[in-house]
Amino acid sequence: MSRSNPRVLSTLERAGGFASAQEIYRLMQREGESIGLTTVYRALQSLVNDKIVDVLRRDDGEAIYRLCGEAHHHHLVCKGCGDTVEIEGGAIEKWAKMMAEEHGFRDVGHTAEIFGLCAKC
Amino acid sequence: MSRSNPRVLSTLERAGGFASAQEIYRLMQREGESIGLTTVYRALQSLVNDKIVDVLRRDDGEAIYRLCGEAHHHHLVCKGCGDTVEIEGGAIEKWAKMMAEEHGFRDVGHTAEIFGLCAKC
DNA sequence: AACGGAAATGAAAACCATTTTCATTTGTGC
DNA sequence: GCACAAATGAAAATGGTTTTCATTTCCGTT
Ligand SMILES: [Mn+2]
Ligand SMILES: [Mn+2]
Ligand SMILES: [Zn+2]
Ligand SMILES: [Zn+2]
Repeated sequence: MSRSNPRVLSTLERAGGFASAQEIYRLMQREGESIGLTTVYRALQSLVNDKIVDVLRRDDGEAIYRLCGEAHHHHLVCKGCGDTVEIEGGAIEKWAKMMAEEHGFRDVGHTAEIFGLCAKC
Repeated sequence: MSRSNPRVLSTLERAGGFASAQEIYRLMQREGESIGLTTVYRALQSLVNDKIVDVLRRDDGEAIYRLCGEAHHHHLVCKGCGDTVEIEGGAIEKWAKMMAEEHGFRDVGHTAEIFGLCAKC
């Protein structure tokens, strides 16, 4: 199940920030790399599975991918330009743990993202 | 520009909570209402425009709509059986507001979900 | 009531990201 | 080299959403 194609990962690194599968594919083509769109999708899925990249959705529904730092973190994303800030989520961690406990849930994880307009937009 | 079809709005109300355009369309059909899918989409777009309805995206990319009036809340979802608990998110609201302020973002919304195993699973 | 232009409607086609299929290629252990 | 599994990618399918465009419904004016 390890389809994390290193060329796709390297391209995503080089892109810096978020990029969609289509964008990564076009980038690789423009740079003369031979790869199929299907493989790009599969590599990204695998990277998400392995928690090496984060995936979220643009407003238009297209999935965008980004390398995830080591530490657990959350995102503040600009709806205008796509700029992203990694933010600390201590409050969320506590909230999630408390809510889970309160309702008898165990083995919990969480997702939390903030969307808005950055100062430039 | 006022295409907020009242029958679509009423169906969304009746659905309670989130519903996709397709779901609303199917619901109306099942109840014998004559309407086109295109009209459902246009009505929802218009309602979002008028800020009567919120729109967000499911993980699979499908857009889901919800009346703005309903109280804002979050979900605690069981990965085993799918059971969902609606939970209060005051801590999240504060966190989101604080993070946005800190980074000069405005007009912010957020998503937050907790996933785990419920007591039964 | 009759006319006329504007808005609304919806069926069908277009669009487009993503997934699936499947034949082919590549890699790996023996 | 051989056999078998995994990876690849072109092409087709999928499915939500948007566009097109012909038709119908509204509405204000005569
Ligand atoms: Mn995180
Ligand atoms: Mn909230
Ligand atoms: Zn911005
Ligand atoms: Zn459960």
